[in-house]
Amino acid sequence: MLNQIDQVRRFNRIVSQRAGTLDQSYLGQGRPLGEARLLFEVGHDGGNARELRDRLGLDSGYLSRLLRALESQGMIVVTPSQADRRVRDIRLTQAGTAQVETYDRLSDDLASSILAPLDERQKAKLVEAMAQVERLYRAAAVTVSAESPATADARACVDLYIRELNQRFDTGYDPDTAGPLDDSEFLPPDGVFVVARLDGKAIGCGGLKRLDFQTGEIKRLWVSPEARGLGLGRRLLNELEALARQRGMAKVCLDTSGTLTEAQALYHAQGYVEVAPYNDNPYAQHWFEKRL
Amino acid sequence: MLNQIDQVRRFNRIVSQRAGTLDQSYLGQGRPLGEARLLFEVGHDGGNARELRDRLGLDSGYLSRLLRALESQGMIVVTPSQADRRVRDIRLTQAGTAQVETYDRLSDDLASSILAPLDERQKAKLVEAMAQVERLYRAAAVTVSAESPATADARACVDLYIRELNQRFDTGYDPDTAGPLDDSEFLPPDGVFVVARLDGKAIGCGGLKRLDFQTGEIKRLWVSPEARGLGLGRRLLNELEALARQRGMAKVCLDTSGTLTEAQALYHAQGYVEVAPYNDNPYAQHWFEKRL
DNA sequence: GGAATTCTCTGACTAAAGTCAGATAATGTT
DNA sequence: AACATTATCTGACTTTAGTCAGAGAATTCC
Repeated sequence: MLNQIDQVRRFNRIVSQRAGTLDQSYLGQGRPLGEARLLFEVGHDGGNARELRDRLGLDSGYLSRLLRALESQGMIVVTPSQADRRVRDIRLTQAGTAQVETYDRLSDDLASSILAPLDERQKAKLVEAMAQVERLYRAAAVTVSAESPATADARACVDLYIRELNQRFDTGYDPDTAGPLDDSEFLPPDGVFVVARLDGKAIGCGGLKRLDFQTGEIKRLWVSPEARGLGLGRRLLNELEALARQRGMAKVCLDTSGTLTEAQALYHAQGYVEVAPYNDNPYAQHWFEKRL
Repeated sequence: MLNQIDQVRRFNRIVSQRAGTLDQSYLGQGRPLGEARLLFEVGHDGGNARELRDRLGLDSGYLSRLLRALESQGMIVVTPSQADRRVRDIRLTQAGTAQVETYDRLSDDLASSILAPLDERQKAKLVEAMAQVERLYRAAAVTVSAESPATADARACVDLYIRELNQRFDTGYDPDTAGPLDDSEFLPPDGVFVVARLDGKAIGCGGLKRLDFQTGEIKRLWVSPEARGLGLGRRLLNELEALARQRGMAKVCLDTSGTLTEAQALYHAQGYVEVAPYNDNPYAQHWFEKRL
C-alpha cells in the first residue's frame, strides 16, 4: 500500500514536470497562459461566455477582461446571442483559428518529442500504459450516490436502460410486461436507487427493492456504453449490496436475460449463484442470488 | 502515429488536471506556491542557495526573498557556508521539518484519494501502468552524445564497466590482459565514443574503433545497473552502428564473455550472428558480427 | 406589469511571481 | 596587490492572475 502511494507520487512528480514544459510552450507564444488557455478552449469546444466560465472556472469579471484582450488582438469576435441577448457568443476569427492551429502543432510537437527517442516497441508500450492510466483515472473519478429514482438523471438512465434492452432482445422489451414501472419501490427506507456520474454526467444506475424481510432484489443495473470497461458494473453492484446489508437483508437476488452474457459473467465473478426462478418475468432466463 | 500523439495529448491533459489538484492542496496551507515548493525542495534534497536556484530555476533576487520569507516564518535557518562564505547553507528548523511532513502527508493523501475509489485489481493495474509510464519517460529523457573517451564522465563509465566485469568474471578482469587500454582508438575520425546521460548524470557508454577498412568493433558497451530495463543497451548499440555506417563500415563485430548472458540476448535480438573468434581476447567466449 | 434573476461589464483592488540593475562581500586569477 | 568573478542581497519595477462590489441590460417568474 505504501509502495503504491510512493509510486503514485513519483508518477505525479515526473509527469507534471513534463506538463510544465507544455505550459511553457504556451507561454512561448508571447501570450499569457490564461489567454492562451481560453483561446485553446474557444477553438476546441467553442461556446458562449457562460459555458467557458463554467468549464474553466473563471470569475465573470476576469473572463470579460480576457475576452476583451483576445478581441483586441483580433483572435475572436464576441456578439450577443440571438436566443438570449444577455449571453455572448464567441467565434474565432481567421487569425484566431490560425493561432489555435499553432497551439495544436506545439502540443503535437511536445507529444512527439516525448515519443521520439523511443523505439517502436517502447512507443507502443508507453502509449498503452498512458491509455491504461487514463482509463483508470476516469474510473476513479466516477462518483456513485443514492438518490430518488425520480431525478432527471435517474430517469434518463432508466430510459436508456429500457431502450438498450429493447434493442438487444429479439422480442423487443416492454417494461410494463416485466412488472409495473413503480418508482416508489426504490425509495427509502426499504429500497434505494443509485446513480453513477463522471464529470457531472450520469453514466450508470441501479436500484434495490425489498422482496421480503431478508431479501433484496437488484434491478435496472445499467452502465452507459461509453463508460464500459471501467469496472463500474462491479462497483454499482457492490454499492447496492452494501446498501442491502445496511437494510438488514441477508441476501440479494436478481434476474437477467440469456442475451446479456457480460452481465451474467459479472454476477458469477461477484459471487452470485444461479437459482430457480423466483418470479415470472417473461424476459428473464436466469435467476441469481448472493448471500451477504 | 497520429493516434499515438493524440493519446499522449489526452494523457497530458487528464494528468495535469490532477496535478493541478496537488498544487491546490499546497496552496491550501496558507503559503504561496513558490514558498511551499522551495520548502519542499529544501526538505527533500536540501542543499545551499545556489543548488536550489539551479534546481528550481529561480532568479537569485527572487530566491533571496523567498528564503527571507521562510526564515522569518521560522521554517529554515540560513547560514554562510564554512567552505565558501559567499554561499548560504540552508537547514530546516524543527517547525520547518514539521511543515514538510505536513506537505508529505498531503501528497500521500492525494495519492490515496486517486486510488481509493478503485478495487484492488484496478489499483494494482493503475500503479503498474504508472510505473511503466515513469520508466519510459526516463528512457525518453536519456541523451546519447559522442565525445572524447577522456572526459570525466567517459572515464567514470569505463571504470564502472571494468569494476563490474571484475566482479562478474570468476577469474576477475584485468583490462590490460584484454588488450592495452588505448583511448585514442576511440577518437575520430576512425573511432568514436558515446556517453548516455540521464538528468546530467552519465549512465552508460560505448566505443567504436576501426579494425580494418570495412569493419568496426564495438567495445566497452555498458549500462549502469540503475538504468537497466530502459532499452538503453539497444539504443547505444543502434547509435554506434549508425556511427559505423557514417564511417563507411560495412559490418561491426564485438566479443563477449559467456557470463554476460543478457548481453548475448541483446546482440541476438539486434541481428548479430555468432562468428569464429576474430581475436585472442582471453575473456571472450563468444564473437558476434552484424552487416550494416 | 413589476420584481427577481441572470449575464456581462467596469472600476478598484490585491497577491503572487518574477525581472532587472546595481551594491556588497568573498573568492579566484594573474 | 589588482582585477575579475561569483554568490547573495536590496530596491524598484512589471506582469499575471484573480477577487469583489456594483451597474446595466435582458430575461424569467409570478
